[in-house]
Amino acid sequence: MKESDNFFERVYKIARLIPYGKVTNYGSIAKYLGAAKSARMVGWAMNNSHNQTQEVPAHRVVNRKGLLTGKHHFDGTNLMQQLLESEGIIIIENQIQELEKVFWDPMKELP
DNA sequence: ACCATGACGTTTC
DNA sequence: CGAAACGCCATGG
Repeated sequence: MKESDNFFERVYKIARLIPYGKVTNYGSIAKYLGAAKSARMVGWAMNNSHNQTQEVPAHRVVNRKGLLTGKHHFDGTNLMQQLLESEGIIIIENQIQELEKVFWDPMKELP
């Protein structure tokens, strides 16, 4: 749509780079993109991710607390949780357990 | 052009 | 230690 999509594209790119069974938070992605204070925009990008032809594993992106805040934006109610649990991630009350264990930091893992 | 909202995060009381 | 307020950036009305 616009050149600004480049920013969103980065987010989608990172989101797709998230390994199986791992999750990350918006802040880390935003920081990796150089917009550490734009964590909200990352969420916005995810919202727009539906516009992308390629599917984005937005279910692997949660907030810093490991809370599935965006699950409400998914198709169903527990779809996001279902997907994550399917990858071996334990979630209780929309809260990811062993977050440190499944957490994936792009700045740390990616060059 | 201004006000309000949002899949967040950090700082302050 | 817990809750509340503020800050940031972009999009919508």
